[in-house]
Parts: sequence; structure tokens; C-alpha cells
Amino acid sequence: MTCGETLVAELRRKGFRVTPQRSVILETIAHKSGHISVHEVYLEARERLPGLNVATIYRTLESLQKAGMIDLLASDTDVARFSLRDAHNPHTHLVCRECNQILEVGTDVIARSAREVERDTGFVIDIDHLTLVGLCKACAAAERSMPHR
Amino acid sequence: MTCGETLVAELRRKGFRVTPQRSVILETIAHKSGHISVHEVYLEARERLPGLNVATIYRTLESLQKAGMIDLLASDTDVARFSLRDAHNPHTHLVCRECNQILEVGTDVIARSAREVERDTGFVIDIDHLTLVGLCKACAAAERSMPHR
DNA sequence: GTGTCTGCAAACCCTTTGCAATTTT
DNA sequence: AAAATTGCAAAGGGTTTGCAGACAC
Repeated sequence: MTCGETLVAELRRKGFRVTPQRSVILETIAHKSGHISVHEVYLEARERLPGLNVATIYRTLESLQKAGMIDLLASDTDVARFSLRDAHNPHTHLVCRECNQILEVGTDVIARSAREVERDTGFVIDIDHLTLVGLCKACAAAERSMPHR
Repeated sequence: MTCGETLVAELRRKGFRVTPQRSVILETIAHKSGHISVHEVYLEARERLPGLNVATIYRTLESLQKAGMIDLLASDTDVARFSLRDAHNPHTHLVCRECNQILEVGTDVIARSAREVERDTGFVIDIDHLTLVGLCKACAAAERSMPHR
């Protein structure tokens, strides 16, 4: 996990201004380090910075995305989620369509297929922040033992 | 492409009531057969059924999804899109994050990786309606020849 | 006839935006 | 001092919902 301080420095280095709000938001994200929703960040960050506004979170996230420091997760379920980009640990997200749980696997499993797709179509898959939808182990088991509908 | 009539029959067989609205919506989807948005269906279906309401589209889509006849596409860009499920031609969607274009490739390329993931984690990827984000050939080329930010 | 579906309008939720005041550089 | 960022409140856009009437079964 990257520490908040380093992240703040990175943000400044990339030409963004560092405000208390941005620091707290960044530290919150670094601390939670998962697949966080805007609301989750809001609740936690506001404890440290009471006046903090949701709009600021959205705008900060936009900046962080421009700075290439976070990734948005593609998903049709639930609200928008994002995660800190971690160059040391690229991974693929497995989103369960039943329980919304998010698992991670290394990108290596998918890498070969991705290269094949690129060779065939020229399409370059964002392998470092890929989101695959399906059923987690538990929900898949439940599905098998349940009548549908 | 599956014809509207067959689809209507399928819907009835699955225990849903068949109304003029549902027929028209279903036929519209079958006719457009791509990756359609709710609004697109609304505009086209309303030409044949002037009083048609958007809420009905949403509710119908919900039913069609329960019936397993359409799939929602996972994407963080753009609005929600869905497509008719076609058992004869399962495919993976490649969504370009720059131009929003959607390409399709057969599932076979991904299948091996998917099986590997399932073996390792128990997570069952929805291989038949998978959405992968990245850059299409043209946008990838543009990216390579352009300064960032 | 019963239970489902529709249209309408309002509500909802998440996200974005305009603006004046504040803060960072 | 100049330029960027914030808070606030209002608007925006897509999606959902309550309800009374209409309709499929």
C-alpha cells in the first residue's frame, strides 16, 4: 500500500495544487485501499474535515484520474467505484453480480488472452484495470442449488 | 438474428404476459440488434406505439433480464446499454474508452483464461456477455502518436 | 375475475455546474 | 497578484416508484 504522503507529493509533482481537502481525500483512499465508492470516501473524509463537500470529492477524483493515480471500475451494478492505481500490483477485478463483492486476481491469467485479442483485432485491452462480471464461488453454488426466477 | 415473433413466444413461455408494449419493445430490440441504449429503444418503439412511456421500457427491460433474454453491458462510460442474448453467437464486447465504439469478438479467445480463473478462485465469469474496456485500433494508434494529458 | 401491466407524474439518486469567497502557488 | 480550488445550492440526467385505470390471462 502506498502511503498518503507519497501520494500527496506525486500529486504536486504532476502540477496539481495540494489543499487540505485533497490531502485528506487522498489519505482516505490510501487508507481504505479497496474498491471504494464516492460516498464511502465522503463519510470517512468528512470526519477529519467536517465542512467537506461531496462536490469537492467528485472534483478531486476527477483530478486524481487525470493525474493517473486512480482507476474507475466499469460495472453496471451499484454506484461508481474506483481504486488507487498501484503499479506494483496490477490486478483484474472480479465483480459478483449477485452480492457485488469484488475479488482480485493477478493480470497474468488474463494476459495471454489479451495479447491474442490484440493480435487479432488491434484492440488494446486495459489489462491493468480490467473488470469481469460473474458469480463468486458462494453465489455460483447458491445458483446451482436454487430454482431460477 | 432472432425474429421478434420467436422472442414473444419465448417471453410468454417463461410466464410473462405479452402486451403490445412488450411486443413492440422486443421487436425493436431484435430489429436493432446491437448494443442499444434505453433511449434508442424508446425513440424507435414510440414511433409504432405513440403513447409508450419510458418507465414501461425500463420495466420491460427488467422483465426481459429476469427472463434471461437480454444482457446488460458493464461500462463506466456512457449510459447503460444492453443487448439481446444470442445463444448461437456468444461474444465478448470490447468497449473503446476513447470513442465508445463497441467491437465484438468470439468468446473462445477468452474462454481458456476464464476457465483458469474459475479453477483458481471459484469465480465463474459471465463469459457470454463479457465487457472489456480498452482502446480500439485507431484510438490506440492516436494515443501512441500524441503527447499525454 | 384476478393479478399483472401501463401511463403519468413525482421522487430519487448520483453527479455536475455556476458563482462568489477562499486558498495555493 | 494570478490562477486554481472550495462550499453552497441549484440543476441535470438517468432510473425508479406509487397509484389508479386498463389489460392479459
